[in-house]
Amino acid sequence: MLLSKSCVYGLRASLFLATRDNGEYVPIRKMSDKLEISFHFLTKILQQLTAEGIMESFKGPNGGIRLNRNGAEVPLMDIVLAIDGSQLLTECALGLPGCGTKNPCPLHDKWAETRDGIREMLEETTLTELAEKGMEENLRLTTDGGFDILFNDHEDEPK
Amino acid sequence: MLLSKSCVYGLRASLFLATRDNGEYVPIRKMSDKLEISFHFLTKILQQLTAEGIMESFKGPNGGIRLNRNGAEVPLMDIVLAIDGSQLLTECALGLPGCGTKNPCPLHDKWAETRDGIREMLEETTLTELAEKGMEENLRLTTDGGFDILFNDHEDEPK
DNA sequence: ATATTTTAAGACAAAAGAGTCTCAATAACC
DNA sequence: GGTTATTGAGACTCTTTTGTCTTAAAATAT
Repeated sequence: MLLSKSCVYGLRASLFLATRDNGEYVPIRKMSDKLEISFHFLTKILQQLTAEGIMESFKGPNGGIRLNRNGAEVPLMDIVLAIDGSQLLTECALGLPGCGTKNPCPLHDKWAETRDGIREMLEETTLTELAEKGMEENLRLTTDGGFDILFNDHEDEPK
Repeated sequence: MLLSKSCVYGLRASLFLATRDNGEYVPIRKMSDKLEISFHFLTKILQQLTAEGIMESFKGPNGGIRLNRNGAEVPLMDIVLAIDGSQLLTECALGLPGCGTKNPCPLHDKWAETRDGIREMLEETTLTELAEKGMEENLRLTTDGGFDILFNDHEDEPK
């Protein structure tokens, strides 16, 4: 598995927030409902992201989470590093400690090249880019539906 | 983590066998000693690889494990598929089931491209290729040493 | 002040991955 | 046959990841 489940959930939630990036806080409960992720688990993940300064949180009524980006683009890499750390991009493919150009394993060169492909993708892809693409083409962020289902806010208030 | 620890150990052991590919069986105990991998754990991993027909085993004195390749090159992909399965190369980066060209997530296209880089590397790199490179340049397959330490067979027989 | 809505923090449980141990089966050698 | 060297198979333990639950803290509204 390339990314941990926590990281994948973190990415999905980040994309969700990027589609609603209007300064309002989104409650975690709403995100966990829409994205079908355990509320408490998502809470812990988002705590990591707010600790890293990628998001901002606010307690109480009308509170929740929002992106904290001051207009700057957020590359996927930021989320991955905050949750999974740099392991994926630094570690030897054969698990040998201290493997590098100086003292490489037989796979080092090829893996370094492949890894650069991953790094590039994560660095050059941004949340807004994907969020816009997702909204334009009505792609999905959940098991079932398109981006549109993320927006009908009142389905869960039957009264 | 890209590959599981089992898979990484499997790759290291496969490379070790590729350096000694003269038809003789290598005891697992020797491999686990040289590669600094738990004997029983390595045994289980090698059992998977022999079950897949990638290796052959033989019990009793002078028994052990050897590559079963009939002269054919073994791409790293074979080992990875046998141990970790195809997950890495088929799964959605955002963990959405059934994500594909028909019903993609916003990241699908970019991830598919990146993933092809990984696939290509694993398919085009072979055990013999890496084993030869390792022997020529005395690279390492262990924490400490170069390929050369894999060959002095008598250090562990002090009498 | 009290009740309500929300995040924060941490204990706890379940599942998966990693690693250990024991015993059985097979083959060789004496 | 009996002993030894080896793989095979399965139970078992330990650790990490994933997921749940409970309580506290903060902010708002009445």
